[in-house]
Amino acid sequence: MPETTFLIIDGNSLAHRAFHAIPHLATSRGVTTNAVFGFTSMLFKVLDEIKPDLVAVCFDKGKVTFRHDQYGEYKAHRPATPEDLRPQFPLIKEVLEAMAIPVLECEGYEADDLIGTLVTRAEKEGLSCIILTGDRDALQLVSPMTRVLLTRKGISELEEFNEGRVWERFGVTPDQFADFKGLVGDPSDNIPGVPGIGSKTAAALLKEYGRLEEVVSRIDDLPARQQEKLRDYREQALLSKQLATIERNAPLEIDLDGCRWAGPDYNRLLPVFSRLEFKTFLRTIREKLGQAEDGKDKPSPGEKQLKTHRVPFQQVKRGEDLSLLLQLCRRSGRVALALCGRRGEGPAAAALALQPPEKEGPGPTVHYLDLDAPALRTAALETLGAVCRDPEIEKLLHDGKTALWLLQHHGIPLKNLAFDTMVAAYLLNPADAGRDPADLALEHLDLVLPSRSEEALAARADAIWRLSAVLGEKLRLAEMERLFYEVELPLVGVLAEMEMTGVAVNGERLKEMSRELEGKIAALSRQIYHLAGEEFNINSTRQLGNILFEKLELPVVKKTKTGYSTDASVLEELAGSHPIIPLVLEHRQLVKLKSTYVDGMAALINPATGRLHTTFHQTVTATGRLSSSDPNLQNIPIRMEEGRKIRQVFIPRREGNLILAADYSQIELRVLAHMAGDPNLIEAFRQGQDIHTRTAAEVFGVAITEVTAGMRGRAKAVNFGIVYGISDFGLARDINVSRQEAREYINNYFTRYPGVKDYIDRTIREAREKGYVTTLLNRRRYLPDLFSANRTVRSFGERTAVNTTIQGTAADIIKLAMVRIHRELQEKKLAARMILQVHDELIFDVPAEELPVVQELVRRHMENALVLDVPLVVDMKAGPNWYEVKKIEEPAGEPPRQ
DNA sequence: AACGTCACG
DNA sequence: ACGTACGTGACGTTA
Repeated sequence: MPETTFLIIDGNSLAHRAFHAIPHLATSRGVTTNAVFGFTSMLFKVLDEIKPDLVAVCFDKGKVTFRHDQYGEYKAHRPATPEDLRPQFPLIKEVLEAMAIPVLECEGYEADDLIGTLVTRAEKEGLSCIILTGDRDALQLVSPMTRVLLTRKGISELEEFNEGRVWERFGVTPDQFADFKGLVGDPSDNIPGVPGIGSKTAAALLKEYGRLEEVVSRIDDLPARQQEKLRDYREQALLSKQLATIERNAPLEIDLDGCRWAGPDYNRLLPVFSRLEFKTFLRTIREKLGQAEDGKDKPSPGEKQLKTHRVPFQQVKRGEDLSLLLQLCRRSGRVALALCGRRGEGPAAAALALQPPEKEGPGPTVHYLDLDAPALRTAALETLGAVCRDPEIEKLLHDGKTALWLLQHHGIPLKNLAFDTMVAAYLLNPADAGRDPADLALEHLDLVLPSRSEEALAARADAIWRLSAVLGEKLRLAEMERLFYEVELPLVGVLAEMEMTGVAVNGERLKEMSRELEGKIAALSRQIYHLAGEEFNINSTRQLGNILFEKLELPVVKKTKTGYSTDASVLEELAGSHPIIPLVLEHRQLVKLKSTYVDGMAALINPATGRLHTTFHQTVTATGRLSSSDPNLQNIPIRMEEGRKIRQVFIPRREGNLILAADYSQIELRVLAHMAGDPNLIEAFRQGQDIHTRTAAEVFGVAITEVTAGMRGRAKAVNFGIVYGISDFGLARDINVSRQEAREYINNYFTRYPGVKDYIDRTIREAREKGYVTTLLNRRRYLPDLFSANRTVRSFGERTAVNTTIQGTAADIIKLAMVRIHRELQEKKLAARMILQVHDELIFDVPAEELPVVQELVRRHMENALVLDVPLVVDMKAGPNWYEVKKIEEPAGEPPRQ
């Protein structure tokens, strides 16, 4: 019979260890969790390695222990438990409770004493013990049946001590360890020991005499120097020993059977990890769960069976069931729809969750449609189509945009998208990482979704149904209903159409550009190799660094964490010192253009449409902006002429159409003027002044007419800085002035625009009170960084707070405009299409004859998206491609906008 | 998978 | 005495 093992953990010691080993970790709402995470990691690892039969975790309890009675100064120099750690203890205990591991505490005793007591009792029962701790005192408990695992640096390294190891390391037996500490002392517990006696002497004395008491009584036999020390500190040594001796008979009420451990209770653990946002643990558990249920991996003997949210569902198998399903959907009035399939294909299956006949309980009834089964395929798709098309039936989805793509494959439109759980969850907390239905079900419903396909799809539909109610209510409480129902939800369909329309590109021109770039890059490479005296990989920063800073011995300007920095700012600084530098810079630029834009985009042209169909992400950014990928069409070059030419390949979809580009002028500064309510800044915009010139006049104290180009340039940087959360350092670096000078500009700015200063202060203060900031439409971002103990991180949080209100409000505004523009283009049955959004601009593909109408419509919706205290101004350009767009003058004769 | 770099607003 | 501008995505290299 295998031996029975008892794992005993010093909870306090491990928590401290974890706290110091894990740098910084917090939930998206700012709850610090680094110690909980580290503790849990260590726990899992050790449980996995040892597979104990019994487990217990001991904690200190009470400020005063019996040791304080013996010695008032006990642990007096120990720094107080860090403020960030204290609130993590309850969380750790929560994890332990969910793990079904007993937590032991005893008033007036330290964890050590409880461990000593447990070990003593366990050994009597013939159990072998393993103690996990960071406290060396525990070494006195080592015996033939008991080992100690001591944490070393970090959380992953453990050192195992048996009797032999203790002897090797300290030269004493475990049961002499308290005697040893009596002589040597322990500064961390403020145990004095005998000054002047170190570990070598102590070990030698104990080897000779066995016990401290014996050493003391035979004091006359000792060498003179030690005699002296011991005579002076005799009492102190004995007291020190007493303090270091672990109590083995604490009044613990639990019996050993109470520590039997049969594996974690995953069902209790999941919601705990979910609240702590331990995504990797959650994933591991979910995987385990799936495997256990599929029977591929038998649950280990004691492991509890995992419970999953299984929902009964009806598989639609016959034609008549289909027409019944449609009727049921109509009667229900709303349907949660889950589809499976990839973009570019039709859906392979669908699950529909409906209102149950009698409204009992929160659960819907679920129907499952196999859309790949040949027999029923056509009829099933028709039924699905009828449900989707019916504007009377509300559709609840998760990621409606992808659903629109799948349905569109069969020409099915989706009317009445009434909820999107992915978008709703994003608004509730844009920082949350996991946002698939299983993550949301866990977080908001405490349900674990199954992973097997039909079951999973049915459960997903069920979860979407329930989540719509729960998330809808949370949106209401957060006052985000307008943002959700008027902006984000309608935007889902708008973005889908933009993606599907796509952007036509001139593929031939792209190929030409690729060849041209290829030639230029090859020529540059040859010159670079020649100057370097050898061939190397110019794309490798490491190889380039070696050439520049070792072979050519150029001065090292900046380092990265892995070596020399070779970024553009470094190379520009070195430009004069070697002819190779400008060539490398140009090489970099051309390689970027070729790989990312020319070749990268060419590979993504849809062969069927000849266009690029980017994906817009509505639930990615922390601020509320969109992002774009595959390809990213929000970062097409414009600043450098060579790159800007890429825009030539973006053309209208047909002969006779034009590209129309409409961009907000200075939207972020206008938003700032409004939100800050600064009279001076508002006035500047109302008068239609060039804002950078105006700021230059204010900051440099000159008349508008006296502002030079240089002054305007610096003022422009100041304006940018304000939006980003300014610092003198950043500004100084950006415009190449001294830090003092930058400081002065900023001070002048705040004097001239005092409302802005107030706004920044107010925003940060409110963010600290609430833990989050909001935009004009109540979009929310939590900022846990504001509460960091690290000053740099905190400052970052403060800059982010200010920037998010501005960037996010600008995002609110353009999204609102997009929804309304799309709506009116549709109502007017115009052939013009909105094809791109680039944060502050919208791009359209417009038949020439529609240009006047579309232009007016676009301007109207963009400029009036929200009424602010300053006008919103839109600049319009049009042309045969995205490169050759020329400014269209604003309608004349209008009175100056107020 | 992480890093450095660089394209955009 | 620190170390900083805010928000993204794609590429190639290196581990």
